[in-house]
Amino acid sequence: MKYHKIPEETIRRMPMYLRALSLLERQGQQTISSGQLAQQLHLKSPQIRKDLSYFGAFGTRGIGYPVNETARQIRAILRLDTPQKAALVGAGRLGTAIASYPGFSLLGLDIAAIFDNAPNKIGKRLGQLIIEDTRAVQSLKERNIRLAILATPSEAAQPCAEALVKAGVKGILNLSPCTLNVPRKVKVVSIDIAMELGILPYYL
Amino acid sequence: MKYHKIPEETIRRMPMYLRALSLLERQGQQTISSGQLAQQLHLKSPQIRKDLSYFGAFGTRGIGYPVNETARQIRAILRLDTPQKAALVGAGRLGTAIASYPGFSLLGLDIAAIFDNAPNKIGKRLGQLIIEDTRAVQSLKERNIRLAILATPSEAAQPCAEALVKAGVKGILNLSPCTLNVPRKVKVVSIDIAMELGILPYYL
DNA sequence: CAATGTGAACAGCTTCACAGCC
DNA sequence: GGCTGTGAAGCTGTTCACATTG
Repeated sequence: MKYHKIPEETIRRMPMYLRALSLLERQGQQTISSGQLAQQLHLKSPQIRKDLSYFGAFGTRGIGYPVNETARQIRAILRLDTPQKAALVGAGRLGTAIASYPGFSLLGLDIAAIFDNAPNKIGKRLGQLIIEDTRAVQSLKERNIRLAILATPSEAAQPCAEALVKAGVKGILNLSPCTLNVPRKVKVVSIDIAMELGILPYYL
Repeated sequence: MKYHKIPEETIRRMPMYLRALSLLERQGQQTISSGQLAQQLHLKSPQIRKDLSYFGAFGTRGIGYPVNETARQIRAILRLDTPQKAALVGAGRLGTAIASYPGFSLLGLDIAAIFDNAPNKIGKRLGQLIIEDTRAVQSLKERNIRLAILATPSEAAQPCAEALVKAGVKGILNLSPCTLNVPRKVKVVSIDIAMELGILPYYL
């Protein structure tokens, strides 16, 4: 395909494709067609073909897409080919749940540090990790951790976000129900579970 | 405004507006302009005006939107004016975190039942509620609960979704990393935390 | 023949610009 | 003057149709 700006929505779907392909890889499936993949993911097949074609021609006409190779390509595109380390801020109930969430490794993501500011939590173990004092987030710079998950109460979210940005964090997944003010160069993705539930009654 | 189909994206933003307005309501602020609200939410002001105008003319030119009345209207639009009950399926770490999540009440949402299939959890208390056997989801029909949050391991998600649909549930918030097959009339919103984190490295 | 890759048509959403009103 | 409400313009993303290839 000639020059094309890649739609943000396409990027948002890439991890979906990667997850599906990673699972197929495990099951040993060699190839998959856009039609089969579309059925699994509840998408339309031309969408998948177009999305993938933005990054090159991975498929074989008459056959489909090679599972391994396509997964490898997507990992490279998303920069998930070398495992990405992320810090988790907040070791409350939500943080604890996330720390034990099994879905990260399939995407090459790795929670590599946990912070909290409650004295009774600092120093305690959570899974493989020791909970650190939130004031130690500055160390993320030298530890080369550029991603963070914010799972603090909302009052703490903005100050924590600022500390993370100061520590060189470039991407934040914000799970608290508030909007964060950060420099434009920092990418923020926010999820508010209550808000997502709040749209459902409209459709009843 | 003349006839217009309401964009799905507009609906997705309404709970955001409602949350912001509910907070302003608490603080006792009487009115707010689209510009101020836009700044708070990191949106553009014409977007907010257009979104609200799909549902009628709530604002006063030269003044802005009346906080109380606009919040009331949005609650009615989203059917959040009478508190909406939701069931939570899965009382693992994620389910437990959600059960104690403070953001629901602000939107008029209420977790009214919790289910799990682990015998050592059934009968235990979680917050105000007693954990029930997953097989009892069928009772949701007579209890008039039409919304559910799925926080089970992914293997259990599809069977649980089917049980929920059979029990008359019309909207599901799916937090497990898999796609659900449900009848078209049932609205599903899926959140996969790992996938959201997975898009961030691309933007580093 | 089965499936990809893609320009072109289409649909949906956002932004603009400004008339209208307090 | 300040701010809403809204048609129209512009933009972004999706779907289609089909030429193309193994």
